[in-house]
Amino acid sequence: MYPALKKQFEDLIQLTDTEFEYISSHYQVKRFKKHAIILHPGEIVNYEYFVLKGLIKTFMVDNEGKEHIWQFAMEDWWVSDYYAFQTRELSSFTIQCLEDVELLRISYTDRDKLCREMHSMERFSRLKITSGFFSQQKRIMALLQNDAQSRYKQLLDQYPSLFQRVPKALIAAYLGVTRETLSRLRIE
Amino acid sequence: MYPALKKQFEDLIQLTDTEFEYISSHYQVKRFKKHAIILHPGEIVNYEYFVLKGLIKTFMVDNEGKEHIWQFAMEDWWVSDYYAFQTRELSSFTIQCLEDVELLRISYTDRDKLCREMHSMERFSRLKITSGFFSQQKRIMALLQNDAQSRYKQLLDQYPSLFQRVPKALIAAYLGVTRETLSRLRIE
DNA sequence: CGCGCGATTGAGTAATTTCAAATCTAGTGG
DNA sequence: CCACTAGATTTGAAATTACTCAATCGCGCG
Repeated sequence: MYPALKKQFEDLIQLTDTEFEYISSHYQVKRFKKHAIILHPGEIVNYEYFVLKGLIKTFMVDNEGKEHIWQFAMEDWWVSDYYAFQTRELSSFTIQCLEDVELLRISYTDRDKLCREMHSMERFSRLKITSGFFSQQKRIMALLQNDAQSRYKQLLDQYPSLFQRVPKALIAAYLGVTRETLSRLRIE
Repeated sequence: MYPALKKQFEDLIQLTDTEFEYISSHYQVKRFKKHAIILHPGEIVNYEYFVLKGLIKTFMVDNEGKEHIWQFAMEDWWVSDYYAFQTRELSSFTIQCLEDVELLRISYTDRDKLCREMHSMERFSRLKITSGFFSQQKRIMALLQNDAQSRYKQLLDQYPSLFQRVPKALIAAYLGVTRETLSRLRIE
């Protein structure tokens, strides 16, 4: 069951079939339509999500009304407002579907329980968040040292499929430039 | 021994005295003079460091020769080039002392061993890297949605002591602006 | 065919950078 | 104690870059 989920675990830790069965029994499938909002700002974040199919954006709207993309997530990506999820505070992000989406979700309680019960789940969580840490490190260094042009190229060749699936305005909101600036980049 | 280190662990997990003794036996004290370089780019990163005393910067020099600060670390902070440390690749950062420094360090091998042996060490590592993840998240959102002025204020009131201890040019290199721009911010 | 959304283009404005010079400050040696 | 120097900070002015706001273009879908 859930081979994509199984692969996630197997790539980082070793699990017996029984152990995986036990873990995966805490996940449930959810489906959402394009445009549906999975998480609203100001809510308690009860779930962490794993994308089986489709595409999602996590974003925040600043006090001038501008949208800033925190993360895109497609197949095999994990999504949540992790800060709010972990601290039990209210979410500051919106999570919304850019396509029809099929997800697995696990509740905070179950996840916490699994981490306490199983060293290997704790380890899996550590390694996953560590790789998230690294992507963010990379993104920060890119924001500090590269101009919009090379951040665009970098994103483009790391995730070429994103550009078939996501409007350019959202790419701009991810890179931290306006859509107009992004549009002018390619020519110059 | 090492009460500051003990507090790090006790804040996140529960340990018996014996367990803490065992963990702490893997750390050793190192001292460096102001200006000393603890890690050079291109080296294997063998250690994770915990700052007992002093102040450190972790930075990268881009291909135009500009310095970008990844992290400052003072008392009770953890430092390493975590990506290189974890993946065993060569470091891309320089770690250098801004003051005389006293550190605890643990080797990659020992740390890995402790995480495998002790669920609680694995958990500690997960929680620590998670909070690092959150700081980075905050920093990215600040880079995306705030101008230099408010990033400066934000840093200033989160770490006021930094401004007594660090030259402004380095603060600028952390915030992603030139020293001249930073200098002009306060007046306007 | 025409509506509507996304993408592009243009022109003026604002913010940041660059390069150069001036000012300030802390530490050193006389 | 003072003068001096190196490093840090500030200031000025021009150039660059990105932004805003408005208008136009292009294309898929009903």
